[in-house]
Formats: sequence, structure tokens, C-alpha cells
Amino acid sequence: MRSVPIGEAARQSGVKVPTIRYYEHIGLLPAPKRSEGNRRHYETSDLRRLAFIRHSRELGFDIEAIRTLLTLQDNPSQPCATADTIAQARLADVVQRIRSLTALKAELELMVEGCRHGKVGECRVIEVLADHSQCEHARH
Amino acid sequence: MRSVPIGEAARQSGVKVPTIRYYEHIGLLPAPKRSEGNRRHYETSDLRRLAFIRHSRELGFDIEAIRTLLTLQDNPSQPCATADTIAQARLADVVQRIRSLTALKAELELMVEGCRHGKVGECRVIEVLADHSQCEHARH
DNA sequence: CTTGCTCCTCTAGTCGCTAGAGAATGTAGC
DNA sequence: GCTACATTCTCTAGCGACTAGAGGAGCAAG
Repeated sequence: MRSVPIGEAARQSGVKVPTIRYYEHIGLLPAPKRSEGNRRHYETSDLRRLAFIRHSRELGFDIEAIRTLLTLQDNPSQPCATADTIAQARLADVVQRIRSLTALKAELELMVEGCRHGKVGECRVIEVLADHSQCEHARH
Repeated sequence: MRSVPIGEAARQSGVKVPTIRYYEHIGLLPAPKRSEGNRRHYETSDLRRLAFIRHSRELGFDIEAIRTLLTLQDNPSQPCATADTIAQARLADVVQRIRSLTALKAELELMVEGCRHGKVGECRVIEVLADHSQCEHARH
């Protein structure tokens, strides 16, 4: 149980097999040792790195950001300003996204509520889509 | 001023020139008339359709949904159940997205707040990324 | 008639995977 | 050993919704 094949790594990390290979391909995950039959075998350190990547992706960091964060993790004596900046940028992005989605939600709700389930010709959904000015309150 | 070239259509609609051509290419926007010099010229009806597409994209509908919505708009005597269903599905999606982004926001805030701006080795940002269990409260 | 803008078509690239083909390897039961 | 099946391998191509760039033609003003 020192090292596990890719399927087991996938199971443990929650990252799909082709995605793990993809991460190796783009240089995010180091190429692991191979068995005699040319199969990848992952050590605990690889699995940790994979978990880091997965968690970062879940939080919405893009691959380049993760690349930077991993490099930082590999150099623990550096100042963490870069990591902080990346996280803050991501936070700002999330906040912005929530804002615009909330505006969207209000508008979609109005559309859906306004629909009287009759003919398309009188449908508020279609009407609003055709005429942006009908929903100026939530500017987007 | 009956019909306008593609640049002007872009300006009026807020859709970029290559995107307008792309919409034509995928059959979302009908191919407009051409001038002698082979330039596209858009009528008011094209501009209306383009505005519809743009507004729909802003609201996050995907191209296939917009294709359906446009077909509905072209047939106003049909029942609008389909339009309603599409809008409701989109609303449900937005609501879900807001939920998960809000959880994410909480987590990113904790990370960023926890960062003491020292070395990477003690940085909470990196630490949390490496260890998902440190943020179980917001399950994602 | 030249300058500079707009427009044309076409191909290829973006991001982060995902799907599928076709072949080899590993494992469990008989 | 042999067979069946699961897992793995490499490779290429596709997804959505554009975006970028090459290389060329048209057009309006000075």
C-alpha cells in the first residue's frame, strides 16, 4: 500500500482518471514512477498534491493560479504575499459574481412570475428577453 | 439609415463584430443581405433579434436555449410552457450557483483573514488549500 | 491617389477537461 | 495454464462560446 495505481488515486482524491493524466500532461502534477508494465504509481506525496489541486479547483482557482500556489507550497520560507493576493483576487471575483447572479435572479423571478402560461405572444418571458428596458432596475 | 453595416450593428447591440459573424455561422442569426462589395447589412429586425440574443446571453441562457426561445418568438400563437420551463430551469441554476458561491465566499474570507502575511510555511491560505478538512462547515 | 478605417474569409487558439479508439497489462476463478 | 474481465496505456478529437490573427479587399476623406 506504499503506492497506488491511478484508479485508486482517482477514488481517493475525487479527481477522475483522465483528469489526473491531464494534470500530469500540463505539468501540474509530477510524472509518477511507473511499474514494469508501464503503469503509473502514486505515492502519498502525489496524493497530497492532488488533493491540494482538487480543493483549489473546487474553490474556483484557475490552473495558472494553482501552479503558482503549488510552487509557493514547495517553498515554505518565502513570504506569502503572492498567495494572499491570489486568494483575495479570487474572493473579489466571487463577490462580484454573487452580485451579478443576484441581480439576475431577481430578473428571472420577475419573468417567471409574470408568465400567465398562455400563448407565446403574450408571454412575459419572451417579452422581457426581447426588450431589455423592461428590467432596468437590475442593470446588467 | 434603413440598414447598417456590421460595425454599427455591433455598436448598437453591444455584441462584438466577430461574435455577430459567429452567431450567423451557427445559424442563430439569419444571414443578412450583402452590399455590392459583399458587406453585411442589417435591418431593424436583425438588430432586434441580436438584442434578444444579447439579453438572453447576459441572463446566462446557453445557445441552444436561445435557439429554442427564438423559435418560440417566431411562433407567437404556441403555448409558452416551453419558454417558462427554460426560464425556470435557468432560475434554479442561478439559485444553486449563488448558494455554492456564497459557501465559497465564506471559505475564502476565512482563508484571507487567517493570513498573517508572514512566510508561506505558516500561511493559512496554503494550509487550508492543502487540507480540505479545515473548512468542513462549508461543504463543497 | 494615398491614408486609414472597416470589412471580408479562413484557420487556429482559449480553458479545463471529456470521450473514444485500439492496444496492452493485471487479476481472479477454474 | 487459460479465460474472462477490469484496469490501464497512448493518442486524437471534441465540447461551448467565443477570440485572435493572417492576409486581403472595399470605401470615404483629404
